[in-house]
Amino acid sequence: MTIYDIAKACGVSIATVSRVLNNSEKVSEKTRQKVLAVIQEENYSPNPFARGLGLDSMKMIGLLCTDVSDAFYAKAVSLVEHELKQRGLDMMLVCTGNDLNEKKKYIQFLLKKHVDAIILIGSPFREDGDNSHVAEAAHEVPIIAINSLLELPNVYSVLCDEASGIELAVRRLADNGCRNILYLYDNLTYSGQQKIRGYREGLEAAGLQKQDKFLCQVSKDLISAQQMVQRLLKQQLPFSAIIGSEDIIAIGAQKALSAAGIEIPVIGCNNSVLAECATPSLTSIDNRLDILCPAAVDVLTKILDNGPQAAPSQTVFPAIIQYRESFKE
Amino acid sequence: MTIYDIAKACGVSIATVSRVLNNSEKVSEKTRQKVLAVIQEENYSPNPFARGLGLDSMKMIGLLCTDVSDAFYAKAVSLVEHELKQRGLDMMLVCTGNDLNEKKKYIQFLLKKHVDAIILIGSPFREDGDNSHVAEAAHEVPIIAINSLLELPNVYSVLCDEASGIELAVRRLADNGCRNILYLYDNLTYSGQQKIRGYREGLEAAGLQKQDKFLCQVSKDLISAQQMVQRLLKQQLPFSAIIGSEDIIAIGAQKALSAAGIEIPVIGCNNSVLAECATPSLTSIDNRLDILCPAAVDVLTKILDNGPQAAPSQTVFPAIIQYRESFKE
DNA sequence: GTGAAAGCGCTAACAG
DNA sequence: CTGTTAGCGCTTTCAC
Repeated sequence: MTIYDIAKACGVSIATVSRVLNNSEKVSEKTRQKVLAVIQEENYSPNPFARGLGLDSMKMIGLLCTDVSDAFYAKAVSLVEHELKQRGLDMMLVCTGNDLNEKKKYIQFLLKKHVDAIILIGSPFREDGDNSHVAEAAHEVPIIAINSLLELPNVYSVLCDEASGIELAVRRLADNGCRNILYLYDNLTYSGQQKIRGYREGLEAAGLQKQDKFLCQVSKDLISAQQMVQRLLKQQLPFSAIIGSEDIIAIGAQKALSAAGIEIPVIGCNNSVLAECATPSLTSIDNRLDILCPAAVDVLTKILDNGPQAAPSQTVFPAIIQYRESFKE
Repeated sequence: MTIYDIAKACGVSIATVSRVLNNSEKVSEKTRQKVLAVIQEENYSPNPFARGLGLDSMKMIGLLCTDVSDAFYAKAVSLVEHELKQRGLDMMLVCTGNDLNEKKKYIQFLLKKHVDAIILIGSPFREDGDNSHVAEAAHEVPIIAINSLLELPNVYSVLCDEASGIELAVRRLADNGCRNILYLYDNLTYSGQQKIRGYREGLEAAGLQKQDKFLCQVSKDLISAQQMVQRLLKQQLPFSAIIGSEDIIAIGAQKALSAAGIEIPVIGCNNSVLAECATPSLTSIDNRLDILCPAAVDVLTKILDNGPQAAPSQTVFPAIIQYRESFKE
């Protein structure tokens, strides 16, 4: 079933069929109805490859994500997918893992697929690193970065002010008398670095001293965080609260604390389903994926429809703290 | 940069370039090298739409998933994506939610995109329901169902014997003296029904009586499960162990129990990251996504490469129990 | 082993 | 308002 068949069945030319397919104004209502009827009847739908070839676009968005099996990214993918579909855009998902070279490779990969745009979920780079791969890609298609900041032509960042979120958390803890706040982080991506900045600014704002020994790197899993806290406990490091750069890290910390019979405030990041599952349920900094993702797709469609000037290159939302049992306001 | 440019630069015809692009044997080693060199040099890659139009295939697999933001589905998507990419296949993800009509709609949607095959993650139907939408779709492309059983031509099921998994769990609990085992389930999809069957068979095998009051439906979230258990506790229902059809449900149950100061065995399903996060960490029935997903993609590629007879229509793996603190062997 | 040429199904410029 | 026609870039017979 091709456009020719439809044209023949209607007694019109393929151009006319194409016009009604593309909602062109220049078709008489009468013929439009007729064509529409036949299309319906035959359950015809145009060949996407042929259309793609002609337009050099299949209305396909590339989604580059570090790891969908992670609750945070999964939520983002879910939200983006939903939003994209609302607007008639398809998406192709690629998961890169943490390796920077893989990320570069997959950006190239998406470009070869002639996607209409690329959405980056999470930081595909280090703040101080080489972003030329993104810059080059942006030469071909618009790039939307969700939750990272990239000041490059044709790339649009939609992010949450996580630094302020952490800063706020630190101040709240300080308000509650915590003077030594342990910060457990797992990476130094853009987001990771912002969080550390927020931590430091929070300490400063609260008039607390900054000591590097309260800043520890762990890998992003429960066991690592748990073991780290056990070790620090054994070393008698005198911390009176813990913030984790990810919920899973905070939960690992909780486990170590509760095993040691210690009850101090713990705060996580991402406000994922894990936070609810923890015992005590985990207070967590919410980086507003529910707002970021729709906003990102919004930016995307504006650019696709109205050109590069149609959307702001940065859109920043404030973080909020979701209070639960592990630290009450 | 098109195939014409490459052909010109090499002093050969586009047919020859096409041949080396497609690894045809019928090219002299000499010309092949030359063409390859130019392709490399120019960083040329063929237009996927043009290729798609000619071959009526873009080597794209449709992935139909209920909800990627759910840890279980997210893990499956992640595993499938990885496996697909290994084999040079792309994927288009659609999330349908639980509504059956949406699922039907999205299967049609994928078909219109001319995907080469469709992978179903989770049950897109009720066991007793109407599967004609799947049957029809299977007329167009092969369909692989991960963790559901669909006996239809051109659909291939790759699943875990969850019934046996639950049955085993019930028997183990019975061995430990639990005589009234509460089973909390959330749905009656294929997988959901199998689990209930396993529960019943387990009771039978252990010589325990089956009572409907120990079989309760809740919705798939922590709060619902928690409230249900609270209610049952208040009603003094005399259960001495709980199995949840999903980890999150089991965790909700745990919360209710620990609030009531009760310590009885709890077992979840899916062995997701949530199980590790729970306190006590949750013993969970693992439905082997790590094996199912690669196996499913394996089936898929066999069929794509060698025709419908090249793979078994059913592939079943046994479930295992991952023991943790909430119930020890 | 290589080239010429006919599609694949659609869009859009152009002519009427 | 409608039809004709020239691509879009690649694959694949069919000759040579």
